[in-house]
Amino acid sequence: MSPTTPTPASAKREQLLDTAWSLFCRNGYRAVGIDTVLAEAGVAKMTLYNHFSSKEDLIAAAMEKKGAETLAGLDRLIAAGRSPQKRLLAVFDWLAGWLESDNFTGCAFLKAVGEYTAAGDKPRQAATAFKQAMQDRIETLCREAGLKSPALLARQLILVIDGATLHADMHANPGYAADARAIAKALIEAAAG
Amino acid sequence: MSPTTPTPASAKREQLLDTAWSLFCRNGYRAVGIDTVLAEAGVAKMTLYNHFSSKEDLIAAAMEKKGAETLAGLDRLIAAGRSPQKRLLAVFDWLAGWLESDNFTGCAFLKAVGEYTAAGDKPRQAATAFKQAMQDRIETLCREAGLKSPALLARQLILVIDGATLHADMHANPGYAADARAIAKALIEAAAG
DNA sequence: CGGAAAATAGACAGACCGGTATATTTTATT
DNA sequence: AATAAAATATACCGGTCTGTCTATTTTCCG
Repeated sequence: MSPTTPTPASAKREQLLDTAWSLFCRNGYRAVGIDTVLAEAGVAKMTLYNHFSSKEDLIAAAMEKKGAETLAGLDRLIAAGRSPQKRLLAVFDWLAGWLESDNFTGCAFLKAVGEYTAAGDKPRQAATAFKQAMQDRIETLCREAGLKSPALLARQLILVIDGATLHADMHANPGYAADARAIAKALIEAAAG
Repeated sequence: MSPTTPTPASAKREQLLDTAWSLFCRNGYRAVGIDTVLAEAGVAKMTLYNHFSSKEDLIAAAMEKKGAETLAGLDRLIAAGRSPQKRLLAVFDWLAGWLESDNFTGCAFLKAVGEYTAAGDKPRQAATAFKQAMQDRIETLCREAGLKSPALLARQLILVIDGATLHADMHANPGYAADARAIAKALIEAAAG
């Protein structure tokens, strides 16, 4: 109710999540220490451990936040599509826009899977949860478009998306988005017949 | 008493490379310390630093060795294929065999890209070199099969392969190999017409 | 056998790590 | 203005990290 408070949730907490995400995304998780995050965020150490119980907790929280934001942005782009097929292909427009963006540094969810290899690790769990949510959305789009085997197709499409993301990062070349889109079109046409 | 085998290339060195590979592959690079590798390999620290100048050097050397072995094994499988198309699809048989193997723990090359994000990092360079060699081989197979746009097709196929590898690791499910193969068949058929 | 090369053990350095404890200051609400 | 909550600075802990040094032992080979 107070007009001065912009966010009910702590602003420091959000600052922490954002800078943590960008640092981890750019340099990897284990390569970046807590102190680096704190310095860049301009936050004291005790504030961090007041909001999160551990570094892995911070990582998982950042992944959940960015995952939700990403899905929300994607949903907006999907909703703008006028036909079911257009809505499905909008995912690949979104992909291209991301890979071509200046601050693209690979997918932090995929990196989390590589660095946290135990099934119980929170970052890995957060990553698989996000990818699953993404796949579910795509499957829904496939079903709404009346395509055959929507579950299989969704698995294939997300596989293509992540493959393109990886190679775009590895070779510093956003052109893989177009390759992925071409695959998607072929698969969709085959599933439409 | 000279025992059985005096290997010309240092046996300790090979031991080091093999155990390093398996440990890094299973747990990630920064998560595994030098001492762990040394203990598991049964090798003294000075022996390591006598053969390699740093941990990253050891990693890159292990990647080069395993990369060469992998390509050699793949080449054998390809050579067994009787038609050009069969030879191309043999790559996906190889993929399925790998993803289904008991000791599958994801692709250490892809993990290296995630952990070593600077363009000058040796592990990253070793990873991109291997993936490029793989892509070149596939492109040759596409060209020998008389397919259209072999370079584009090779990019797409390797993208599919790595996407499947990633998701098979993430969800502990080798079934993505079959999905990848289905995509490959569709792309190859489209490029054959 | 004997000497050179390879490998060993083990201590050690210097830095960095995640996380805690304490005491103080800022901020926000009433 | 009073008070409670949030955030701060700073010092510190035990542990781990890569890499080095020295001195000793094992192995290879002519």
